[in-house]
Amino acid sequence: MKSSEIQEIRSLELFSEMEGHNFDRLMRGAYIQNFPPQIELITEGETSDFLHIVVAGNVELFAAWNRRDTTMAIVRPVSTFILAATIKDAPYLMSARTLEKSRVVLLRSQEVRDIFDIDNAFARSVVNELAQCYRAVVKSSKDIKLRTSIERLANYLLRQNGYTSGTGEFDLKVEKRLLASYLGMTPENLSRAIKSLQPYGVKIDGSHVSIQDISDLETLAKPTPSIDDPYH
Amino acid sequence: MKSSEIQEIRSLELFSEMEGHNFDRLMRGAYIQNFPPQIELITEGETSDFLHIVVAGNVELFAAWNRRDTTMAIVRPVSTFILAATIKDAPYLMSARTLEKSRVVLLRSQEVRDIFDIDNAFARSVVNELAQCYRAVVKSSKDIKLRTSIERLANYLLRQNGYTSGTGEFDLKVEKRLLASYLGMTPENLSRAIKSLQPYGVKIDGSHVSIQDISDLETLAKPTPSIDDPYH
DNA sequence: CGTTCAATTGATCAGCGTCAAACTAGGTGG
DNA sequence: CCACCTAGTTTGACGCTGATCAATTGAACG
Repeated sequence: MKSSEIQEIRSLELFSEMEGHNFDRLMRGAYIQNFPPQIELITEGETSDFLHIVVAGNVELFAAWNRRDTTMAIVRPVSTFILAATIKDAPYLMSARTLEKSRVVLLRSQEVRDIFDIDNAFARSVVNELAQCYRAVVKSSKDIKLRTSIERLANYLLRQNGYTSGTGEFDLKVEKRLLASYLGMTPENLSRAIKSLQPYGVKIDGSHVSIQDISDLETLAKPTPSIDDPYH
Repeated sequence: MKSSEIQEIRSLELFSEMEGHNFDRLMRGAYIQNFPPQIELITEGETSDFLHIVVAGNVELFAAWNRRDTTMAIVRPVSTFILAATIKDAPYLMSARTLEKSRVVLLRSQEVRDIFDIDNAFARSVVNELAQCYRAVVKSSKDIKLRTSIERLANYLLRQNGYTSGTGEFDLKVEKRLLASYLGMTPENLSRAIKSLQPYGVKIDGSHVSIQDISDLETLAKPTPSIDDPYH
């Protein structure tokens, strides 16, 4: 593993507060692997032997039931996933697959739990991270239960705009069919939803988004911190 | 507070492992209050001054946006709610109101955080509880994204049956309109969904449910641990 | 330059929400 | 004890949202 990568991991909130020797111990036992796109890293229902950290590329978390499936989240560098399953030593609730060529660090779940038991700062960080994850899922759940698909799209665009330039010009970082699934609709419907945002000054050409008048779109989207602000 | 209630709280996973004097300290600073039905205990967006524990009655967690609202969860004795907001010292993501006459213990959030910092066993319990909550919301999210309303109802009935007698005979513990909102549909639609389960041997009379043939309903519902098993 | 897969478009349909009205049950007061 | 009120529930009619199916266009890549 490159030392720059180790530094990146260390700088994650989850690992930045723990004792140095515990962090070193975690890293010594770590595996790192490069995966091509479309590789299933973990599978729903299996036991969680490793805590995963995406350091390059990106990973889709998805869930399946009865021949249907849906995108639950998209994980970008540098962040961990399936922390809850690792901590509880419980089966994965979601599957994960690489979307692009990706570089993933694997930490033995058992070792994460061991260090969690002896390093209080790490335990506190885990709690914070978990609380963060919990709140993210609650927001996502509210998004789905309270909004129509067009409203979800509008708010998604506004959020992405906030994360990036803030100028109303940015690129979608995922395929539209994936975005559709994430937003809880079909690709066909996403196409139509995009069209129906045209009167609000939204233009999407390929993966490039331009929002003419942010406040105009906001009157439709009605974003609220308790759904749309990740730091709220 | 009755000592039997203190014992009940102490026996919660969240509090059972912590040091005795820390638990006592938490309890000394605790408030306990009886509320009539339909009282809003906490409001979305406000800061979380107290960790709540329902010791009698029950409490609805709900969220609102743009004149719509939806039931997120129903909390029964004895359990805590809004732990994540307390830990992160962040605004509530959900509101809470009593459904029945209820008895609620309030622990100062600041004190919970203080003790969390000094009591490792408590910290571990908090992590476990949070991981549990996280996984519960993920399951609920999968339920909503992957299933139709009839499938959600069928699986809900099977879960309730499992929690109670297991014989196929039990009572709904909430009003149907509330259940409808929890399951992500309208009361009218729940009525129709119930009817459409008749061919599968489900009869609901008032609040009494009888399932003639569990396995028959299961062929429709297709329950899976990774959505329907709370301990999975 | 053809292959492949995503994205779009149109037509159709099912699921579910909305609205309005009728029906119930539990509680209150005469 | 009964009439009445209120609120939840059910039913029917209707319409909208969004899914499905099929066909076409578009773009990336060997």
